[in-house]
Amino acid sequence: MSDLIEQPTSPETDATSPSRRVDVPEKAVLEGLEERWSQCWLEDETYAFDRTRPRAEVYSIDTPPPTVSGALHVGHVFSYTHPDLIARFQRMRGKSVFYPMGWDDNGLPTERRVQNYFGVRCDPSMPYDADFTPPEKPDPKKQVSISRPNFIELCERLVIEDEKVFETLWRTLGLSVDWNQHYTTIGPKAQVASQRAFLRNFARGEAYLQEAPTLWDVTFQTAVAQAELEARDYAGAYHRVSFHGASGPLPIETTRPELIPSVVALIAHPDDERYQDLVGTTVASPVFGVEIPVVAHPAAEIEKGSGLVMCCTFGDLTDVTWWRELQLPVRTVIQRDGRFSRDTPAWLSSEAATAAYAELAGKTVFSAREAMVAALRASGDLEGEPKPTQRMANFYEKGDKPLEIVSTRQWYITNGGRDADLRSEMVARGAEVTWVPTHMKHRYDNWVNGLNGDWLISRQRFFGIPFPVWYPLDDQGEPDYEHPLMPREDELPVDPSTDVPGGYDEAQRGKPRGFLGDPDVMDTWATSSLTPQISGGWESDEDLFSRVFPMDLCTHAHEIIRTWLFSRIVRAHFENHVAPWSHAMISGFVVDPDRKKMSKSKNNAIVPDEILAKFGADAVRWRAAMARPGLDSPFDENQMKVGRRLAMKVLNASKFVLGSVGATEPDPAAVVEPVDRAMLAGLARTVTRATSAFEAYDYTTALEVSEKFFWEFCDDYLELVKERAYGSRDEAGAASARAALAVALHTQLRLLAPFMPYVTEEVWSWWQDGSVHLATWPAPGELGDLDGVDPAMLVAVAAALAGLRGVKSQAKVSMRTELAHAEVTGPPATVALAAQAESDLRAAGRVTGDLRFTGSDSTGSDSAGAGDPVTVTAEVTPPATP
RNA sequence: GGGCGCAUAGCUCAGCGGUAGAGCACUGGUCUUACAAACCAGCGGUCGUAGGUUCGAUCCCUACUGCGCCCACCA
Repeated sequence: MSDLIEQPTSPETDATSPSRRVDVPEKAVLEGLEERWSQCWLEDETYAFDRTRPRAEVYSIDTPPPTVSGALHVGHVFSYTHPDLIARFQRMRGKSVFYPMGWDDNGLPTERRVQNYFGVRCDPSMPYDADFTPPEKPDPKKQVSISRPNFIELCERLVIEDEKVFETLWRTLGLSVDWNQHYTTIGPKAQVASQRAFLRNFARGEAYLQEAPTLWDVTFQTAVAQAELEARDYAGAYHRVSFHGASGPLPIETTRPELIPSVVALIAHPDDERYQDLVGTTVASPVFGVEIPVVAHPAAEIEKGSGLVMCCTFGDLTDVTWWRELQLPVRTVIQRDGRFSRDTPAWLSSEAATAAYAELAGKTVFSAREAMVAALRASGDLEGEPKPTQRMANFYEKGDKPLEIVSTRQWYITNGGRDADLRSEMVARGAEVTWVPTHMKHRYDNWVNGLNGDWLISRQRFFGIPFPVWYPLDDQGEPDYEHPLMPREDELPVDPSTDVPGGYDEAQRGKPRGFLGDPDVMDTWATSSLTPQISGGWESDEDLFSRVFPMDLCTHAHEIIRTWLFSRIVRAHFENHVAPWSHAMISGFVVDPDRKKMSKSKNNAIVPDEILAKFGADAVRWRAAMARPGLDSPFDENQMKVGRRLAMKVLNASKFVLGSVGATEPDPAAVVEPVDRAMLAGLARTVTRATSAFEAYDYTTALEVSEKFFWEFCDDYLELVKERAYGSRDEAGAASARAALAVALHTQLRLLAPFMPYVTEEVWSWWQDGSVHLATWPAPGELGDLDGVDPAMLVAVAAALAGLRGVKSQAKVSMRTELAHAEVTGPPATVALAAQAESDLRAAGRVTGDLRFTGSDSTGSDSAGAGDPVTVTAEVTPPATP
């Protein structure tokens, strides 16, 4: 790195020699910058983390590992740009930045993509086929069944391809990631960390296995967690159905008549006078004639329906509450595939019940409902016609059928959902984090306080990290779930489907008195909840871990506060007794022009490659930086153009300063002209503002103040001193202008570097050594001793210049037109400031005759605009007649 | 129903207890040798509504209206 960067005023600097190496191109263009510089940064390891630095000099970042099997849209591009802005600022401030990138290649999204891409489906009962090749033309309707190992091979093959595409995109966008620190959620590091953390959770009693009613997706045939729910509108109908009491029909209302065979109780509110006599008796269910107890519970709503409600196992979460609190039996009819059991349930033993159930057996929920309604009609137990209604139903966020509730055995991690003390601890951990913007903490608190159960982490899927667990089999070959077998930590990672627990051999797999491997995998959030530990070398590289953890920053969009952010706090709380980062910076969404969230299904998603190709990475990043944390931002191509224009301006202004003017020595000591010093004073103020904005994670303000200064620098200052810098006046004046231009450019390139890494690096390379991204962030003190220098002077001069231009603009003549005389009037103080730059004003305004400066205390009530600090009148020299 | 946020120029957004700002768009002009995908100039707002606090409110407080998001809501 050049000495100049750190010590611009150093006496060693050869400021007297104008013959510094400067290589300004003839024509400056944006095209090709991404390719050239991203390659250069890669080869030079510009963004490599220096792991020899102590924790205090490290800045570490946790960003979400993107789902590589999914499609990225411009919202992701914005959201991933935000941490990069901070990373670049911190790096220039001298921090060693730990900025890894992970790929989330684990789990259901990859399985789905593999199924569609190769036209296959996983059948765990099939044996491995070493010679399997996927069909040449995948037919989504005729997926080929393959074994689980074959399926996983295809998953692993495809994610490698997907990850290349993602990495290319991130490189093009200019993310200053250290690619040596990369990880994947299915990779070995993640497997060991996930299994190790799980074993420790289990050992401490934070992870447990339990058979319980769980939310179940019938399409994917897996349990899902509360955090993955999405409530959606779902069309249904109220059916008024009569049960039969001793004294006559008892109507209830239900939207799920097909569940009548699984009714375990009718519930009424204890205060509901209509039903007080019934409580404690039994009634007969319609069609099936099963005797059902009537029970009182306060969760029954008197006003709703008939006030009497049927409780099934399980129709909804309220049923689960009643079932648990009233200790009701389980009568399951819906199976894991979403169809009604083919066998007639034991409690439907009468001949009539058996016959009735035969009409439902094997059917989907939808068909069973039709059959049940027909049966109710026939028996006369349906009162009136079903009344259509729109209700909310819980869906798995990736699914398209409503969730059912089935009783299954699953692994859980405690998260406070069933323990008020733990819940308070989680809220307290959240309070350790500085939230940007602060109101996002409400989302976190809201979610934690609304938890209704522990965190279900097991999934009945294939491409995921297996649980490192086996179960001993008893004499009958039945698993003993109470005494799971666990590996030692030094044996990790293990795959219980191929590895054998200690003290057993492979021949005992599945045999009485042998063992059984846990068939489930961990949900991907159970792995990504450990990203700070995985990337930071937890338990595998303690030296690294001590330098990067807890991390300084996590960033992501607000929709995953309840999943990713919360789950990382849960894991770090248990394992590290600390919040995993000190700051959480939450992005808003990019929405379409109608303020609708972008999504592939709505067909309004903008593909990032297209806008990057069209406008360039710097322009896209500029637009991303204009979106403040937490605020949604509508996508508008016109705004990309503005970013591109700024990037072009940086190239052209730099070309002018370094090339045309030949100002290359950033020596503040050589800046002596008042207007030059006023410009630097304004720049010093800008540096101060940008720095404090960045320190507060307000990258948008940092950009705004820097950009505003830059445009004024170009439009006013540059125009003003152009002639003097060329040497039109005298050598002293020229030297001052050139030094000021060089200092200003040297400073502004660094201010803009986090936002526009490509153009700034390009210009930096014309005249400086090393990367601008490793240069020192500017400090006001670098700009020389500017005590008492008032930036307002340049403002006054610029106003006078604008006045001179205005005269010409109103006269509709060229800006080159000479002015025979001109007069600047206004408040005496302002006019006096402007007068200090008389010769620059004369040159820039092409005033050939008198240029007068007249202070006036009058309010200037005539044509002057109310806000104008000065008014300029002038006479345009008539063009010489040819 | 609970929580959070937003409401300022046609659009996107700053601002802030003291006579309203930027960019885009629009209008008019200029080939000015860094930049015509540029430059110059200009038009444009009773700061959502109603109260309150204050010498003074776009800004602080209260209520309301509208929009958005998160959560809850399956009889």
